[in-house]
Amino acid sequence: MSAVSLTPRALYEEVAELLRERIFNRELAPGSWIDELKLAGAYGISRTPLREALKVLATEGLVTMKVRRGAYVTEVNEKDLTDVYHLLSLLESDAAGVVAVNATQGQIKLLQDLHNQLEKAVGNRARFFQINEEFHMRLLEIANNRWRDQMVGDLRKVMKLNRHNSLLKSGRIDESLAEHRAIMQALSLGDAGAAVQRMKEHFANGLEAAA
Amino acid sequence: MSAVSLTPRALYEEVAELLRERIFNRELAPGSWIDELKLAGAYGISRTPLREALKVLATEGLVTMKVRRGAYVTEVNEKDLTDVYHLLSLLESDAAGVVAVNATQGQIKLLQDLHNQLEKAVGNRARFFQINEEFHMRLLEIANNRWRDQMVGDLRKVMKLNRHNSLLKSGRIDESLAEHRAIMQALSLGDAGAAVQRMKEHFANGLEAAA
DNA sequence: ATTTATAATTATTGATGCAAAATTAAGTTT
DNA sequence: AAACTTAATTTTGCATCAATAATTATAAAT
Repeated sequence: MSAVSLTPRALYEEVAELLRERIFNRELAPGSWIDELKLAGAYGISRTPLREALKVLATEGLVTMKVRRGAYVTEVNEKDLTDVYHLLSLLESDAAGVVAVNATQGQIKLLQDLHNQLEKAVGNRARFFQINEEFHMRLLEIANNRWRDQMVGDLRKVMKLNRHNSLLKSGRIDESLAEHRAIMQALSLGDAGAAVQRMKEHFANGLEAAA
Repeated sequence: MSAVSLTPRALYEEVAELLRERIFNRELAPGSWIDELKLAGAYGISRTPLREALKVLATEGLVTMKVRRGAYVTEVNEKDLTDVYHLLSLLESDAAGVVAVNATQGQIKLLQDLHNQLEKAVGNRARFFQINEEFHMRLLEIANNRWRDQMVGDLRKVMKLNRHNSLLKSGRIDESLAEHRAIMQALSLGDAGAAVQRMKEHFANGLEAAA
């Protein structure tokens, strides 16, 4: 691997991404103290960009800074998960409502295409998961509110702190698909109220499965 | 003033707060470049904690980092304001619904007391503004979702980037009071749907006045 | 005169160094 | 033996320093 990099983004961003991975992998366990010196050594960098990365993660909610005692991986309890999930449901269902009203024919078609792919991917769990993720992301994109995108992104990161990576339970593929079908129909009809409601149900069922 | 401080919080936090103030005061104008060297000199600190503060503000959305060009005060256009306001409405109206269902008698009484103070403060704009702020904050506190609190806090900061600091227009005191009265009634009755609806209306009217 | 290329200045980014504070360990006293 | 005090080590937090990238200014050539 070439050592020369054209620094597409700043080092602290790269490090933040690496740390996120390690946190999600539970290599850095919730509640555990983050050893700056050790990590900087391991990555072969100085503490400065590492500490900047930690502050970014702290604002995202992934780590918690304690004065004069450094950074700790955020511990999320059951209530935290419920709270975060509640907000995700609220934000994404609202997004569905916005899309139902504002989306162009082309955008609805794009979602419909994705949904069709989803229908075909029932057998393939990984693919189903991936397309499902893309559907939600695309929906947010069409809802066109960058502040919401940011918030949903952060909340989804926090959800990943949970051991049971629960945004889509494996046993629920069929149910999830049916829910998606209902959402898609509401979107096609431009029925905002129904879209919101179907999305809320989709999330409510997801949480139930996760808990 | 004694030079000795027991550093209740880290320097970068203090600096972040100072910068927020200057951004809200438009001393640091939207779109303008933030001169690290100058600011560090003015505050008599090094650039390290300043840069850490800037990264916190960046994650809050108040400043925008550009690679190899430093930090800029975020420019918010009309759409941004509408989008942020939409989310505030969504989050706070949902909070109202949660409170209507979950609040204890004591908590409802606390809100009622605050509302009564609001009724009496009609003549005093500053006081009305302050109590209004406290009412909204207290409502969130009772809704008891720290992730929402964080998000609402950040969104409100972004709203403050707007010249017309528009969370409560001065000409709308009477209307605002009437809306608050309706919210309070729904909360007292434990009617979640109504509480959500009244809060949404409250926000809808507020935005109309701001635009 | 305008454009391009090169040099110089300026600013961001990352590394290193140092001091204050906190935790741990050791020792002494009751 | 337990508890309090003191010393040593670890670690954070801030400052300074060095290097890389970008912008501006200057000069030369077409």
